[in-house]
Amino acid sequence: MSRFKQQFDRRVWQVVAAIPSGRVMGYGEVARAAGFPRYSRMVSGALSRSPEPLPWYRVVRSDRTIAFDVDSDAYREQAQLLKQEGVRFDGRKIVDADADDSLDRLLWGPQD
DNA sequence: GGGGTGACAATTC
DNA sequence: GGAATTGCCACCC
Repeated sequence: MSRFKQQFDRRVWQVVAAIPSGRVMGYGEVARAAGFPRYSRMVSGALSRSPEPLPWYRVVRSDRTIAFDVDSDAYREQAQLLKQEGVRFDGRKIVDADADDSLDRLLWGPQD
């Protein structure tokens, strides 16, 4: 295992483990918070390699959608875990806890 | 070393 | 909002 991966993984796990319940972070945000800007694409690998359970499902795309195919089991699993924590969805898009979504709902309408 | 591959991101149209 | 494009960088043939 390369030294880089060891250090990178540890920092990423640390960041992801610190995401509070009911909140989400983007892959890029996690990478930045871990001290590795521009390593968004490496984050998924770090999550997969975690030796113990992490709230991996609290990591989503920068556009606040789930990274898996909408038809996949993984997608449904992640969505369910998030809803379980009180995360609200506007269609496939996650509504941030502190965000005011009234405008979007007026413009696009409920997507459920 | 070369080329393809991502649980991505930012920009553009 | 969506689709296409480009940048990104460790990893694995």
